[in-house]
Amino acid sequence: MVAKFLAALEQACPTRIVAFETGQPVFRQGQAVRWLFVVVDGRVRLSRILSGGTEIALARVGNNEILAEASVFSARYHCDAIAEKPSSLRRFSMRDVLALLDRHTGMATSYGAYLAGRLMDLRATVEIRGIRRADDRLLAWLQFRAVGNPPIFDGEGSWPNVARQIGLTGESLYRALASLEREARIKRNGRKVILPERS
Amino acid sequence: MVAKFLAALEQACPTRIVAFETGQPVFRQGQAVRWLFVVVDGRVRLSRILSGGTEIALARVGNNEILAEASVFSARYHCDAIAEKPSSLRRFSMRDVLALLDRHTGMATSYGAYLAGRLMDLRATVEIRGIRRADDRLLAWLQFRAVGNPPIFDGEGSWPNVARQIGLTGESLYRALASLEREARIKRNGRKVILPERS
DNA sequence: CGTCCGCTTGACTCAGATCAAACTTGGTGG
DNA sequence: CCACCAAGTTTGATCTGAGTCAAGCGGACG
Repeated sequence: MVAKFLAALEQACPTRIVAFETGQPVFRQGQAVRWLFVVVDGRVRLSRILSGGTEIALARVGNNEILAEASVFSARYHCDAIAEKPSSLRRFSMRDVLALLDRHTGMATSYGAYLAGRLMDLRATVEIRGIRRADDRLLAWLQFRAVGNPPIFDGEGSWPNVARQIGLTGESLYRALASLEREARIKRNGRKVILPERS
Repeated sequence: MVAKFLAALEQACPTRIVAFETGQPVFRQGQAVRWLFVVVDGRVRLSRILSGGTEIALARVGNNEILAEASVFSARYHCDAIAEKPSSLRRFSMRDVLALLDRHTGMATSYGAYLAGRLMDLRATVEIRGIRRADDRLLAWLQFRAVGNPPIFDGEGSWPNVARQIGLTGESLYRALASLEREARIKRNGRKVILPERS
C-alpha cells in the first residue's frame, strides 16, 4: 500500500530527484513544510535537540520510505533531517500532495493505511527488541519477517543491517545466528534462513 | 488531535461501553472487523502467534487509546486482542466510522494526523530504548517528555509504569533515578522531576 | 489490622558489549 | 588481470552494567 500511494503520487504530481551529501541537512526543525521527500537511495536521520543539548535520533529513513510522514499534517517540520550518507530524495510539492489527498478520498485512505501499517510494524519491533536473550530476539524477528511454509526469511540487506534493526551489535548477531543453527532452531542457506514448518 | 477525532466520533456515532474480564478476548485474528474499540479503562494486549507457536505481544493499549488502529483499513483483524485486566471499552460500529471518514475529509485528515503523531512518538521511543546505559536512557526519556523552562517532567503514572515504557526493571529505574540525582543531572520534587534549564 | 503496592538499597550473576584478530567477498582503479 | 580497499563474517577473551533475588520501609485501602 506504500507502493500504491507513492505510485499514485508520482503519477499525479510533478517530481524531481534531489541529491544530498553526507551531513547535509534536508530540512530543519521549525522550517515551513514545503516538500514531501521520499528516500530513493541513501539514508536520512531525523533528529531533535533535547533540552540539555543532546541530540536524539528519532528515526533513520531508508530506501523507499517517506521522510517525516507527519509533516503532511503540519505547517512546520518538527525535527531536523540530515543525510547520513550521500542520498537521493524524490521531492513532491506539499501543495500537490495535499490537493491530491483532499480530492481523492481513496488517497487519504491509502495514506492512512500506510501509516497504520508502519505503526503496527513498529510496535512489533518495539516488542521484539524488548526480548532480552539475543537468540530469542533474533528468532522472533526472523519468525515475524519470514513468509511461506516452511517460513523463509530472505535477507534484509546485510546482517549488520538486521543487527541495527533489532538492537544488537554485529558480533552478537552472528553469535546468535550460529547458536540458533547449532540448536537446529533454524537452517541457513546462503543469505536465506529457513525456519521450522508451521504446525 | 486524538481527542478531537474521538470527540467527533462520539458525537456522530451511537456508542456503547462494553466490559471485559481479565483474559477475555476482545477479538481474534482473522475475525471480520465490525467494531472500533477505544480503551476507557483497563489494558488490552494485542498479540500474534508466530510460526513456531510462540506468542508475541504487538502492543499494550491503555486508557484513551484506540485498539488496533489499522483495523480501520482492514477487513479482518490481524492480531488477537485480550484484556490484561478488567477493562471497559467504548465500542463504535466500523460502518459508522468509515462513513464518517468518507464523508468528512477533515475527519480522515484528523485520523491521519493522529496516526502520524503516534508513529513519531513510537519512533522516538524506539530510539530512546536503544540507549544502553540506564541513566542516559532515563534522562533522554525525561528530556523528551518534559515541558517548560526549566523543563519539568510531571510523573506519568507511577515509576514502575515509566520503567515498563523504557524497558527497564523497577529496580534499575530507581537506581538510575538516584544516580542522576546524585550527579545533579536532575532534581526531584515529589513526583516531579526538574531538568537543567534550556540553554 | 493486614495486605498490597510503590519505593529503596545491597549482593551476586550472567549475557551482551567491547576489543581484537583473521579470513572472505566484492568492487574499483591502475 | 591483478592489487588493493572496504565491508561483511567469524571466533576468542575480557569487561560491564542491567537483571535477579532478597530484604526492608511507608502509605493506601479494604
